[in-house]
Amino acid sequence: MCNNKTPGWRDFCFYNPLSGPTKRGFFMSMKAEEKQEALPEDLERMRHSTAHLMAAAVQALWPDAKFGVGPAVKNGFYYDIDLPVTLTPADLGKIEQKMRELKNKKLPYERMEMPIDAAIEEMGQRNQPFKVELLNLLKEKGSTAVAKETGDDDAVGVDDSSGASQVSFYKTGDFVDLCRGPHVKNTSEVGAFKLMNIAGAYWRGNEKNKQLQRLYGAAFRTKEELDTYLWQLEEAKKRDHRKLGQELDLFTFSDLVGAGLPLFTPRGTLLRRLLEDFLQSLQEPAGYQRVVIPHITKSDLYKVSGHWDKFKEDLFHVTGKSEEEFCIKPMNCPHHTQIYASRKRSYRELPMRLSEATAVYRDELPGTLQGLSRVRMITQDDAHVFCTPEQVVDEALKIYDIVEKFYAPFNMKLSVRLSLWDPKHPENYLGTPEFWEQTQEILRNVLRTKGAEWFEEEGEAAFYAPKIDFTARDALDRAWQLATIQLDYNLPERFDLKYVAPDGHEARPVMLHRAILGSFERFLSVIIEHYAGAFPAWLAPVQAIVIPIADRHFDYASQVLMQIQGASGATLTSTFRVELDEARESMQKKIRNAQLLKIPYMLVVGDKEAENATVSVRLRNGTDLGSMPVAAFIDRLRNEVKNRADNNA
RNA sequence: GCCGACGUAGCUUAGCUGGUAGAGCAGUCGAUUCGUAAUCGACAGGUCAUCAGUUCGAAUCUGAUCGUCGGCUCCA
Repeated sequence: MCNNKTPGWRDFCFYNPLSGPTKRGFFMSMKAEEKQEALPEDLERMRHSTAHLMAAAVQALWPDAKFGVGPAVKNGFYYDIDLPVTLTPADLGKIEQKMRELKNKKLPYERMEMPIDAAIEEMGQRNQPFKVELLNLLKEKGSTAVAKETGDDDAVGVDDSSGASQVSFYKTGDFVDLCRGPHVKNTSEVGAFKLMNIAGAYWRGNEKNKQLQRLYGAAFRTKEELDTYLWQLEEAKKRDHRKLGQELDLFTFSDLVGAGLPLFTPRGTLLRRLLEDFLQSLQEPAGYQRVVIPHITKSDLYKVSGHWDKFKEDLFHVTGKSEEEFCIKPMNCPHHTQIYASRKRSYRELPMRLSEATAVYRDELPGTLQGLSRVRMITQDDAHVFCTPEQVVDEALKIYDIVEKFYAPFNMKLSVRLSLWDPKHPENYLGTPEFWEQTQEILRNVLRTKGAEWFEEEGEAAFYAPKIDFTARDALDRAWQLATIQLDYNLPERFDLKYVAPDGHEARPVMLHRAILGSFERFLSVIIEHYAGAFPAWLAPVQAIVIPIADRHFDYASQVLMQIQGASGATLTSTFRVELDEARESMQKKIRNAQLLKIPYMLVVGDKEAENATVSVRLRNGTDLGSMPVAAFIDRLRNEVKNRADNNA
């Protein structure tokens, strides 16, 4: 459920034509994204050995099995296997049982080496076509890595740069596998494991190839670690925003409207407005001006921007009465350039900061849609800054400030990545090496000035310029890439944007693309799970509910309600969201209902409270704060909202 | 899009190898007036996702469509 399998939210504005051969939806992003952290060597070895153990078990149960690859991965391992039967979850139990049986035999992992031609012969005889393919690759290239021009020196068994002559095998019981190793000594050293699920996976990740059955397993050194991991999975499941979204009545989907097209209920909409309001309160003082653009455009716009040829299949197309070709916007930047281009601009107008919270639509593959994380409608908190080259650093710093201020109340740790180009593959990028060095240095300068701690990663840049990406860690320590600051020298060129410089000559502005919360849909999915639906008061759709104990308390209860509502401020943020539970139910039942809706404050009122003009305050975690004057409660709530306090778990 | 699992009332779900749908919660009505997570009873709610087909007969079998879920970049 939480995994690290999805690449980052690259090119939040642009399409990246270089998203790679497995591009599944051009807005590939929308899941927890975590760089694969290097595994400790011994853990990796143990997991890999567990993969072999599973393969041995599968071979024992289905002697016809043809094996692909079986590496150690985060949290465990997998093995891709071609089987004559389609496995069911019940089979996992059988395989697991067999694995335990083999494990208890303390079978050794025996290494042996042989010349590559003999190995090809051997694997051919064993009817292992995938292994033969790998061996042939090893023989020719000395590596099995998928990337064609891999500079992968790690590929073992390389005698010289062109190919391998000697390869190693590991034997466990009756199972013999081409493998560079290393492995544990024998199967008893394999730790705690559990087979998790079965998935389809293409041989060598290429959809033109045969699809194999991938068996995923979790594996850890100890049973305790495995249990912790399983607990985390459970916890993540409980927090699943799809489930909470329904339970808390935040959003819904309709078969009639279609997959990936969320409908936001009043409560969910309120949440979005509160987030937007907060963001607006940060960016307006920073000089951002709001704009509005149509949701459709002539395709000409994308023909000029350069997106049309590559991405027209991923757009929704619209036909009208005329011959003209329209489509629904999948991004906003080209539209925004046209506001800039509407008249001659002077350097005195710059920086011009155009912002908009607006929806874009992308025709994602149906199989990739998922809750609010992966949708066909994405509401971006988009903004484009048009500025002179000299202003870039300042503007980026301003954006950086907004990011920091925005994330502070959420208590999510941010990490900062400078996304660089890949100098080994200049053909994948626009611009000269000098351009890249300069622009990367500009962003480094931003980070240095900010005193930021950051890491750099090659190959993560947009194809047109480097960027700064922010990753936030949630309460379950999952990482999500949300905010981004991207340089862009390309689009101003494409649209021939200009400004008149102080010397009277025309010059080219630079564009910065930025997102603070990424998209409202995705950000909501993240904070729903981060808070497990128990939003802090400043975000809670209902902040407090008044619960009269008996009918005779209804009058006093509505007085309390009006008193609190009357204390509201004039803005959306300072308006108190309080309800009165008038149902003719027991007080206990009302408390339970409020509890299930994760309402931060329950204000119980009965005879005592009516007499003393107080409310009895219960928190959703069960804490009873006792009675306090209504005014005292209002102060408490007001402060909490004002400070965007993140307490009252 | 591809592989697999799945779709029964608003929600959670029972329904064995085909004989014509059962419950809890939510809802409505009535009784209860309650001190910190479910008061009691009655009623209502389903062309079993949709559309075709097989059959005397389909929630159950087959096919298509729509939708949901797990995966589809981890490289011996």
